Amino acid sequence: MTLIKNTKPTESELEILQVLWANNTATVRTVHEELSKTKDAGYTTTLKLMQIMHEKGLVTRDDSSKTHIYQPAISREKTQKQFLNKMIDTLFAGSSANLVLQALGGHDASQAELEKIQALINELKKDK
Amino acid sequence: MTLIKNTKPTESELEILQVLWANNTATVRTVHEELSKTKDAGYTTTLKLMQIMHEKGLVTRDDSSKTHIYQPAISREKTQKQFLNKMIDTLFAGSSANLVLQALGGHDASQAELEKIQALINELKKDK
DNA sequence: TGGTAATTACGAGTAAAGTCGTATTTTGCT
DNA sequence: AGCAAAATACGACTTTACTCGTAATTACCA
Repeated sequence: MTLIKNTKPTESELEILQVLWANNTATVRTVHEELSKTKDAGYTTTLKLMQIMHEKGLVTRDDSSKTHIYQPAISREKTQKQFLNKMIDTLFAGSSANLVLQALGGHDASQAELEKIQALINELKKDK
Repeated sequence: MTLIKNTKPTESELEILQVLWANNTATVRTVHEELSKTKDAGYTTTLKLMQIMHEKGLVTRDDSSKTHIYQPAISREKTQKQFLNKMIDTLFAGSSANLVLQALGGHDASQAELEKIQALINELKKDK
């Protein structure tokens, strides 16, 4: 009901949003079933969380029928940026490049993905 | 006293660790003074936080003199990786490349930093 | 149409994080 | 020695994030 701006999702809320982003729209049951694969929590816990998210304005819902249908109210990209910025700030002393180096160093990026990153870097270098 | 492993620092603890990492070693006063620049909290709050961090094993301290001297007990790099992995998992659907693209999109990497990233990418591409 | 299965609403309890006041201890200075 | 300033110890309180049991509601179908 009440829509409050600039709300930062919690850990659990992010997990729920992840399912919502992947499916565009989902019921509590769907979300809970999905989360149950990797986590174990009661159905009413998921329900309550999603109700709170609705109050916070993190999701919208269609409650015209008994089984409510939820939708994310914030975009994945915007949320990613929000957390990324906070992280760069509190953990990488403000340097995004530092974060990138660390992220690429530890992990598995496919050839195609590396190409995409390289292309972006070339773009950025041009703009300087 | 008690050292517990695998403790994930909280938001406030990260802010304190940031100061500790930058200075290698610091007193409560130093940390508090530094945090006061951007945040406003009482001295005893910072003190308490650092005491709790000591209990958790996040920092070590030399209390041979009245004014205790604190040191980080976990490395910046290891902590960065820890948070990065969690973030890639819950916010970037497992794709580190996706995170990198988003981070670079934010526009604030210097020419030199871009070069470093590019060099790393070339290394990674060779290994494939 | 009546019962049952699924769903939502609601309230309460737990645990962790953060905040701070006050008491105690220590140190340095005159 | 003794006082004042600075530091630590400690405990209590607040807020937020979960977590879940139970009650109320709804829909379907035999």
